Amino acid sequence: MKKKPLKERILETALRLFNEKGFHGVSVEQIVDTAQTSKGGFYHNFKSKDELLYQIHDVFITYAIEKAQEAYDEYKTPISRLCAILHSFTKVFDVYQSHITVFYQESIYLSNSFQSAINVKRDQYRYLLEQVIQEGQKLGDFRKEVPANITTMAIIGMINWTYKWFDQKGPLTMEEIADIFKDLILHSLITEQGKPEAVKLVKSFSRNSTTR
Amino acid sequence: MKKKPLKERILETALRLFNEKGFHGVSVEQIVDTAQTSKGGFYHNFKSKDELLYQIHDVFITYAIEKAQEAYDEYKTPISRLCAILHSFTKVFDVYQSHITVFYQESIYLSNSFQSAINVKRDQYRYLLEQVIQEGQKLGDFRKEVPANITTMAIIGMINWTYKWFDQKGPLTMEEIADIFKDLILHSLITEQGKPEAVKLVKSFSRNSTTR
DNA sequence: TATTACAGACCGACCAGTCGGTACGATGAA
DNA sequence: TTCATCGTACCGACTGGTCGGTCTGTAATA
Repeated sequence: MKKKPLKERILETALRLFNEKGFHGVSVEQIVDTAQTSKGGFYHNFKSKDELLYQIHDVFITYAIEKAQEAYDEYKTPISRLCAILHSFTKVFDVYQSHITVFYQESIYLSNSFQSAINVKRDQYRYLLEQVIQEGQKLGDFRKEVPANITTMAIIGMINWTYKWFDQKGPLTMEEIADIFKDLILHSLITEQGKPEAVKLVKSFSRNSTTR
Repeated sequence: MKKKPLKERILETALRLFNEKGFHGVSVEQIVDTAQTSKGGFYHNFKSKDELLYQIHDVFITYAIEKAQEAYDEYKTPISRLCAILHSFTKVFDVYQSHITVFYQESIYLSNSFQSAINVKRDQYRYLLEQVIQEGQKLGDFRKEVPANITTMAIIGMINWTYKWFDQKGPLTMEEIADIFKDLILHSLITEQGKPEAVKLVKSFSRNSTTR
């Protein structure tokens, strides 16, 4: 049993506790008690409670960017890229739901230097999505009436908010929810020109959405 | 000067500080110093720091529900109601941006009894929006392919997330952003049957969205 | 005189972080 | 092979300081 290195054990324990009670709702003592170690063990592995919080942030956002970038690289059209990025998020979500909660809930408590390191990556993620939207608009697959930056934030909001309500034991999987999001987002953006491709990627397009 | 009752002064000060540094980033001492009063003054007006947090929550969510309900009552069709609710949120947002930030950031730190009181009202808000979507689907103005409850959460996410990025001094007002959201949401939901009414409410529908 | 509204010294609990110490495997000289 | 040495990983009592909340006192008002 108990073969995992201590650092990993502390990270996992802290993550679980932060997720349940928030960063300030959990003391270092609680963490070390739960992880069956000691203050010494903790501070041997982390410079501070703050650094621990940072590491939780970083592992998630790094992974999220990586997956989104993979999705972007794998496909070549804006429509398919958009779908792939939305899909990639479901994978990230399945693995990192607790991280995400902590990420969006506790990031204000990161010290300044950590904060800005995280912000750089956060912007990177947003930028990638915004690029896809802009490319789609340029090609005429997406409507030009809506500004790309606001649309991007609308999509990010829709996705990110799931951490507040998604229930692993609920009736829908994250993947099914993402499919619905794809449906909504594509319908909100697509032009007549883009429809043929959208039909292939989202089921409800095949039932022609212009008739009820 | 300084004619406001102390309780109000404390509320406003605390709100501002919570907004900047988070509930746990601000001590009661800091609050009373900034509000130019004392611990005595504070605990004369509030039973605990916790109750103060609750009051900030309650004043916002109560107002938000009221405005959404008004919007609902004032209009009679799902499409116009949806637009009105989205519009109502901008007003709430202008007045209560700080409250909203605190609301979504710190609600986990409310004690259980306060927590559930707030949850009741939060559900009320969601339910109202979900009703509108369902009615729209029943009447054939909104597409039936997307489940009403998930669509509701998508919209709520889109709206609520604005508290993370909206900048009062930015290039767009909250009202302009809401107009874009209306555009996106209506395009994602509307059926051919609903279009004539949507045209009246959102500009970009008049440039027929089926041609580019 | 009684009550309300506030002041501010004070208290006990708790908390992040420190520090002197230990357990133990690796290394290397005899 | 044996034993001294050293470095790493970890332990847990302790500290300095902060925090939410209390309590006694007082000035103003009614």
